[in-house]
Amino acid sequence: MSILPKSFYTRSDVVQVSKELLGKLLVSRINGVLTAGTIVETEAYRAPDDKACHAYQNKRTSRTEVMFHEGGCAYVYICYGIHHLFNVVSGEKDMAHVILIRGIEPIKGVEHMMERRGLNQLKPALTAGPGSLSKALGIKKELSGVSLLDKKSKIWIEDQGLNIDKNEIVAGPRVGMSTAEECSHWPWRFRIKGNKWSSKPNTVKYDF
DNA sequence: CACGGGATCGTCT
DNA sequence: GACGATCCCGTGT
Repeated sequence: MSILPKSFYTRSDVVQVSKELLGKLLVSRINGVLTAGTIVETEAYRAPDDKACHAYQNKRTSRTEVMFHEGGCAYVYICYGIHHLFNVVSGEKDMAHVILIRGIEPIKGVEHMMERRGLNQLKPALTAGPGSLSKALGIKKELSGVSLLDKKSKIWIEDQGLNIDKNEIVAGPRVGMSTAEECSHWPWRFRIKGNKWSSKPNTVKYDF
């Protein structure tokens, strides 16, 4: 169990980093409570050319500034006023490349996750979807910008020696793109094939 | 199973 | 002042 080094994150190809995050262990220690899960679904976002990225055209605001940090920290923002969505910042400084974590397979502290989610039964809904898994791990917007490179941090990612083969990865279009632009069809959503903790593939929608 | 609406608020115009 | 990288629950089939 070794923590992922900065060099894992600072590579220029965010799509490649997204694929390699599959099978890694996402760990949180919030107020002494340790919870962790294997990453089974990711989505890449890449400024400046990706219209779906908050930092499209390298737009810097107080919210997006974290995305321009050097790879290896968290980007957390609130969606629909309720959900805290956890992203991994990648790329060199000033490259706004991020990876949204969309699904994990619960590994440690399952009881704590269930309590945070208000579930009394273990089921895929516990950690399926970016809002749900963030809640299960206790990740909130206040953690935006924190380092992932140190186990003294509240969040980090470990290599657990699990190698996901290329043909075990399913690529598809990203979700939630309301504006039907070309980039909404970029196959930048990655899942581990057949993993029950990963959501179902979404249908490609064409805008005619 | 598919669809639809409500919750709820930070962020940007 | 509008809206969103979501989720949950209700309704209908």
